[in-house]
Amino acid sequence: MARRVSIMDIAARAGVSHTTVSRALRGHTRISAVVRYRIAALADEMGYVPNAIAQSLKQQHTSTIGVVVSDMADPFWGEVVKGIDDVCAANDQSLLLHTAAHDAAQQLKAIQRLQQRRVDGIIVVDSQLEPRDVRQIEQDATPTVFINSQRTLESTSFRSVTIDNYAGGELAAHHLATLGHQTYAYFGSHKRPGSNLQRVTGFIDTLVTHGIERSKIFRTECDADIADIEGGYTMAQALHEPDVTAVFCYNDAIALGALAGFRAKGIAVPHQISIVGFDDLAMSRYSWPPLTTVAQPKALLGQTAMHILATLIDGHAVLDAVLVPTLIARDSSMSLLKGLRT
Amino acid sequence: MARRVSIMDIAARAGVSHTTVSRALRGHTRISAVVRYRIAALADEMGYVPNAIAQSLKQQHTSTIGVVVSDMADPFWGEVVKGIDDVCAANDQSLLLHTAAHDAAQQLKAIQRLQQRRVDGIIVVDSQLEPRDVRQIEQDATPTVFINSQRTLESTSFRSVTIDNYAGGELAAHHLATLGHQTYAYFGSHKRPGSNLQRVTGFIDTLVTHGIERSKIFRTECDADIADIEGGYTMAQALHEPDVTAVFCYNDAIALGALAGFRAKGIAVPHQISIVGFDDLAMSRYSWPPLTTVAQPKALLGQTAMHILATLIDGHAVLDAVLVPTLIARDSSMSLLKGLRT
DNA sequence: CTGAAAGCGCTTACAG
DNA sequence: CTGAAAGCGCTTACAG
Repeated sequence: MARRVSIMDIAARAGVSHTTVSRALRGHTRISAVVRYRIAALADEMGYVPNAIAQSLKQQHTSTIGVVVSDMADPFWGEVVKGIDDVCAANDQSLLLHTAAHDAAQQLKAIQRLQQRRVDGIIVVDSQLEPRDVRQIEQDATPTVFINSQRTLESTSFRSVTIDNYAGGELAAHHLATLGHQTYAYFGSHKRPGSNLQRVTGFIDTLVTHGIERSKIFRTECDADIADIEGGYTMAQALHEPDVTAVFCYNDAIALGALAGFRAKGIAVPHQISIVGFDDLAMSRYSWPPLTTVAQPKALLGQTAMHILATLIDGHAVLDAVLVPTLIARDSSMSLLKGLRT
Repeated sequence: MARRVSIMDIAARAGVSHTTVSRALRGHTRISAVVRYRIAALADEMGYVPNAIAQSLKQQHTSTIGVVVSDMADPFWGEVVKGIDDVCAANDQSLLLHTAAHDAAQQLKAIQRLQQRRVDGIIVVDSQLEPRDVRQIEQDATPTVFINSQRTLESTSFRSVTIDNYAGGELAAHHLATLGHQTYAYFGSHKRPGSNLQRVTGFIDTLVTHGIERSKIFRTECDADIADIEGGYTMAQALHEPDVTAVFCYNDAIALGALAGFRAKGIAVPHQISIVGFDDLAMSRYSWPPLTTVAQPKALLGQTAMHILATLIDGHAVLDAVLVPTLIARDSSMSLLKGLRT
């Protein structure tokens, strides 16, 4: 932040007070057209770049939204952040991004950082925060909303937007059970305990409803410290239940890895095993075979969070939002009943 | 930015001046241990959150790095930004992210925004800025570095870090020519004219060196307004040269799309057509078949940019950096000479 | 239509 | 070891 031209410099050159310069530049109504024009020209000529820091300090808002995200390179969160960014751009807001792995301590620190920077609002994604942590960050009054939090919020001032994970599990189970499968596996993730549990619970409950016995459902979760896609590969390799003909994966990354893992074992998808993912990544329709998946409205998740955040910032009450997933049947799942593809 | 507790409030409660509070909180050396402790306790109890905006205004730096990126959800740029973020985190810096499609006007606007916000430095990725634009943003002295710019920079104060695209094209050509292919296609991108041209030029030049005639090299670029993966799919579908047995794609996204496109046409990769991508996305080793590709050191690209930026911020001279790509042979390419896989 | 003054919340010489 | 004062670059009542 080197010495730059300020409103004072312009004022000196123009022979007016800096007050007048400020007003001219902001398009204040009652100011003579001539001086407004002169000042604009001068500002341009002198290469004036308004200092948003000073403006923020005075105006008590920064026009920036803070977001804490688990992984910058995650394609799922990339789409969500894109949804957030779209509305930021439309509102002339900036995005202050902080990374925090799947870990409450890091997330807490990132949030505090954002609070210090006086962002107008915060969106935290994939939160692992405990009620105690939430109470702590709640002391500072900056409005915040959680997307797909791994814990229930127990907060009066904060809001959340969540995909209905349980319903997603139901969708997957219903799809597969209808196809006639009898023995199942679930490939889960230890990184997100909350949504993992909801998805697998919805899945199992629904399977049971369809008359499948619990002993016919094999469940595994991959280590928290490896990438999802690799985890999927590994879990596919490690699956030793010969009767399993259908697997539901926590997300598409795991499913894509599983596709590769099964192929490496010489197991044909979908002919020997059907696979269903979750998320509907851009990639997933181009995999081989194209992936059947439970789609999340990713951009909408981000936009909805921004919408809720905006009303929180305006000081109004809002409700939490729950978005509904939808099943997209592609070629990685097929019927065993008639030996036909779906 | 509601009314919060300030250093003044703490001072009042502690019965000292706000000067003392400031010093105590920042760990100033010459301050009695008792008052330091008392003030720390008070700050904690009162829920004091330091105002980074005020600090920035006074200290003339913001400890934030601005980055302008073409697409938040792009897996390649995600990895690069991750590299940037890693070093930001290590330096206690924040990341201010602005999106700007592949378009000079938007990028210019984003950069100006960042300058107003007084970030300590700017990294712009995939820049399309013309020399005239660069001259304009150069008036403001905030240090900036470009990663994989689409145009040569012609700037004295700004720096760039770039992958050697021409060398990447050479690598691909050499790999494929050595495998014995005689007729080629290139699937390019209109979105990045600079790197596209360099890659295809390196590719063709090297093929010629290997004795391939130019008339045996078919070149296409997909529309600028569709996603890469879809573009790859489309170009594969549209390829009507029956003799082509090897295609080099501008990037992995296009290659992955091409994989799907060829499969849809009933063309087997690699047995009928070999494919080579560029980037080495996390995905690419899990595709079917796993993708042969020219790898870019993505995190290193980001880290190097940060390193150069830091020395620019310190006011020292630095040179541009050119990073070198490397060929990763996987299963999407094979030899036609002996009918064997590579 | 314009200016002088106060103030946003800090930090940091300058004195003591 | 501590305080009074100035100042970072703006905006905005309050007067005129």
